[in-house]
Amino acid sequence: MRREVTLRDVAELAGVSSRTVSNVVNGYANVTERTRERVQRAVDELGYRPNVLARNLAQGRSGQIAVVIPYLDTPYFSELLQSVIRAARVSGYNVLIDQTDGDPEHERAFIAHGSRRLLFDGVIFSPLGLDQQALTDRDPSLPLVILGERSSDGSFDHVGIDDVAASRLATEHLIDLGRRRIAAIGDQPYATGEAAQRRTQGFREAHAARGLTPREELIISTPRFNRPDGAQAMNHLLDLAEPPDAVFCYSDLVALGAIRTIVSRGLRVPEDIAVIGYDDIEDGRFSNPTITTISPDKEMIATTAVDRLLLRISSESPPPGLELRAPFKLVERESTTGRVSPR
Amino acid sequence: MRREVTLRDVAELAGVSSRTVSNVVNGYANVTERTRERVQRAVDELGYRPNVLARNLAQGRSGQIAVVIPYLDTPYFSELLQSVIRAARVSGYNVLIDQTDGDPEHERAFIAHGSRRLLFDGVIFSPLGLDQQALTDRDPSLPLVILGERSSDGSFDHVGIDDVAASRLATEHLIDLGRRRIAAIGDQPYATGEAAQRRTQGFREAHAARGLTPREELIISTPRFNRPDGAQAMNHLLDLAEPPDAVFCYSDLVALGAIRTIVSRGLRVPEDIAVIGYDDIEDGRFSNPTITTISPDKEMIATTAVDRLLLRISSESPPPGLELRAPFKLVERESTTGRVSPR
DNA sequence: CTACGCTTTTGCAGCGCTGCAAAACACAGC
DNA sequence: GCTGTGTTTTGCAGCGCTGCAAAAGCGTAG
Repeated sequence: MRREVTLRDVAELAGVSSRTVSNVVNGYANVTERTRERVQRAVDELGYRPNVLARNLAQGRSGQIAVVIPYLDTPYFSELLQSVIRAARVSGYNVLIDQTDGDPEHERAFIAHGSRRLLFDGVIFSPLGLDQQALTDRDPSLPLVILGERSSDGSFDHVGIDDVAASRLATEHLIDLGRRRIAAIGDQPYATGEAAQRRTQGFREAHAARGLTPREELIISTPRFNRPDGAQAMNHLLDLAEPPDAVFCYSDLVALGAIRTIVSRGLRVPEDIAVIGYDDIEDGRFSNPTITTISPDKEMIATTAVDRLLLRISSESPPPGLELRAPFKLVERESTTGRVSPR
Repeated sequence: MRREVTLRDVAELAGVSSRTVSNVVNGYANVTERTRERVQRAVDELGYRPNVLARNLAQGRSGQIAVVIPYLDTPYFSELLQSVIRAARVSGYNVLIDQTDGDPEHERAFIAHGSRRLLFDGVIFSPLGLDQQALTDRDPSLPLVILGERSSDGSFDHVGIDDVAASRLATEHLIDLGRRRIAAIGDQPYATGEAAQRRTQGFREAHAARGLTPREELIISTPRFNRPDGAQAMNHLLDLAEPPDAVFCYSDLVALGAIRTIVSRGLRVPEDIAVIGYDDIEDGRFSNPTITTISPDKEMIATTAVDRLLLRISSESPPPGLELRAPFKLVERESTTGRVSPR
């Protein structure tokens, strides 16, 4: 592989200093039109391309941000990631993906002191099993924005929707349809399950607001929020003496799994059991039945996260950690309100 | 932000040269146990972490590979990507994602001369609208492995399954179920649609092998392979005077869209229309009905692609471009063979 | 003609690491 | 004690770029 063209080569050809070439290439001010043209010609002639590695080293920054998510093949994350990548690209940043597979150790290692620091200028993190300790121990110089899970302690930003309010809205929707034995699938009653617990809280609040009491045996916890978990939990619910007549699922995937179970056991959605999901992934818009769901504004979450992170990266003194709320709405589809007559 | 600890700092504390520290850190041979220990202690004490940027520059490589895919939120790609990331990590490589949104211009720019070269040591590319010209024009020094689409011209590797054989298998399955008016959704009869055309070819071969003739009006082309495309194409098919009794969809997403249309128009799958998909994404294992599909060995595709790319990166003289075939199989589910009785 | 302020260009050091080749050391054999 | 061989350690240059501060150029005013 032949040597690459360097700044110096261009400088020589153009008869200026390499520093001037650098100025031209980076579009800095205070370069006369004459020089700029001459340099540009030399650049074109030699086919010069800046060496990103060298620039990174000299500037002490990498122009990359890392996005850490549990599972890449979870539609919610891949949809979100897609928007993050677009938003980052607009500002000239590349995105490095890291999958943790939900492994708390891996998550901890990532934000702990150092890690592969310098490979990225900041991190957007969607943790699953991260406890408060890990956040406290983290490298404080690493700009950080957290998605979804935990609330901010002031040293980083947190972007998400109001899980309690959203869950309450979802549950109220089921209640208002006349359902009274409402199950919830996805609780995680342990330290790392904060997000799940907030949804359970909303579930309870909705009951309280309507003067009802949730049945504890209908609140099912699951290790993850995926299809198999939903399917399994639903099987359990259907085996109860008194099965539910509605289910609030903590993700659309869980809802898809649950619906699969319901249908395969010969029952109908929503006639026998109404199902509501969470996330509004594309799957739910084309499934049979389509899924009523809580739809967070993903585009907004992504761009907000990227904007805040880039702000953090470029700030001298770290800005205060904000708690940022993205809007959400309830989207009614067939899994609760029934099928519209075939056209 | 305080200055980071450097090799030199460690060297000073340990009373050795910085080069020796480097040797220890990188685990090079020929360091006495005594020195190694002493250096290690200094490293620990100062909390030294190598500066990846500097290492990259000195070595002239970045330790990153880029994966270029059309859409990140397409389950097939995100599932594949997940495996790619895992495989790359095993060899100490990071993965940089680039979404092209299927934009041929973007795709071309990526492999064309230079681009953000040096930011990655090689590329795994899943092109959509790339023509032969773009491949010919590309930077020949960039190690490249292509997935799915195009066949190799000898200067890069190509990994994929045998699309013709797989499509033929899928179609024969439908024929053998007694279906005679079989539609195909996903043809792309233009330069950049090679992969689609190979599937159409398999579709035709299957008919020929059984002494049948495919009906041309049942071969529908679609711009992409997603749910809306499938739904729309199916609407068109159902509006025909003689609708099909089976559909071969060029992706599971297309199948999901098609099934959605069929069901919402009051017909049954597979009783009225049997549907077969392609890719074996998780959605199809939990949809209603579950989807019969061609299941490529994604794990194998991913690891093969990564292995070949790393080989290419580390080779002095470029290895010959191989045509690598991953295995696939037909997975029969409800969308063709019907529902098993509810348990 | 000189002095001054502003714009443009330059030179140099250095980001932190590794490649290379030479230097230092250790040990065995004569 | 000296030489030769192999192992361990070192020194230096340099990867290609940018930050910084100084130098050069240029136009205007005194």
